[in-house]
Amino acid sequence: MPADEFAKWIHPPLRNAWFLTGPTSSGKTPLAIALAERLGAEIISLDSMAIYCGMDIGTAKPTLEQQSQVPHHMLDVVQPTESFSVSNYVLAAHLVAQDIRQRGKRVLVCGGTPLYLKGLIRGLFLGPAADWEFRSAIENDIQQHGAEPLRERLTQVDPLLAHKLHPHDHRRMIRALEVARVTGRPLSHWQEQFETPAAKADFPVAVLRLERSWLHERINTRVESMLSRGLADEVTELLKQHGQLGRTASQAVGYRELLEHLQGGPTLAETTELIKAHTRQFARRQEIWFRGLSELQPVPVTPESSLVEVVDSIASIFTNRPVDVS
RNA sequence: GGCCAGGUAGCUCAGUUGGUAGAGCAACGGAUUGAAAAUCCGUGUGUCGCCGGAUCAUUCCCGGCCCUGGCCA
Repeated sequence: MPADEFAKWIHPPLRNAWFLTGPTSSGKTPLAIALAERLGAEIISLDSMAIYCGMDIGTAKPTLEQQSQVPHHMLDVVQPTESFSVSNYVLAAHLVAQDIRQRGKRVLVCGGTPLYLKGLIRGLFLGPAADWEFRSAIENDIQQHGAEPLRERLTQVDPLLAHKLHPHDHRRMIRALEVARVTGRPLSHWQEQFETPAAKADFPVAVLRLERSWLHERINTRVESMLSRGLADEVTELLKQHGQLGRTASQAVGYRELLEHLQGGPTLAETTELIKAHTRQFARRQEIWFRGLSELQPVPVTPESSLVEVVDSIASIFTNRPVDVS
């Protein structure tokens, strides 16, 4: 396959930027602000849910006051009824980064959506957009005939993925069919691109590492505080405004459970515990991603660490190899 | 104080007519490239309240004790 053919489908990584990530509730936001002020950067949010307008409390979106300290981008970019995806994110983030640099500032990407992070540091396959008609047609077919025909179809167009994916992983099997149909090549072919780690020097990524039990405590108290600051009212207000939330926004932790509660589901107390548990599970999955991305550089944080101390160690990761402002 | 019910995994509980135990949730490990805070897969982590007795063998039977809840005083 000629190089220009690749260029059509593969979006390159985001160079000349700093990255700060970590599990939910690890304290990224204040650190990013301190770092941005110190290093002359603007912040690009790396968060699949903070992109939605009106979802503020439950996404722990930086407050207006915090946003006035340092310019933030990729917050409030779409309505919660609209759909959004990794590729929307990656394309938009590159444009924003370019704009920031043109104003003579540096770029600090901060947030906790690992798939988006990987898309930025290793590049992204710009495949065909989701075809929901196609997807639901296949889902109907599964309802009627089981998943075996799907598996057989996939084996024909992408034997590698058919072998690799679990037979119950319908979502990914369907996507693989979708891609093969449009690009004429198996999805596994495109994905090979992203297996090799990025160079640490070119992609300085700091990942906050907190002891699990401490992280759980922080999650539990943060969820309590979100509720007491009016998360339930926020959800009610969203419903009032939009009728119902879109496919992606409605599955955000905190929102999903409260939507069920408001529709006569579990009690508020039960809902609170569910939100805590789901947040802890999310944090665990984030950490599993981080372990798998070997270019990330861990920054240990303990209850005794001071903000300055942590900022220093992250800054040294960032400036070890000074980033060119071009 | 008396009577009744119960004490089994982190939690809620099931179970073994005696052969050292299993569900849900939680927890943990993994996968992941256009839904990703989603989705998919995997793992049982245990003095079966304590002490003694009977038994080849007890979480299960017997006795005592402790604890919890309810009722009666």
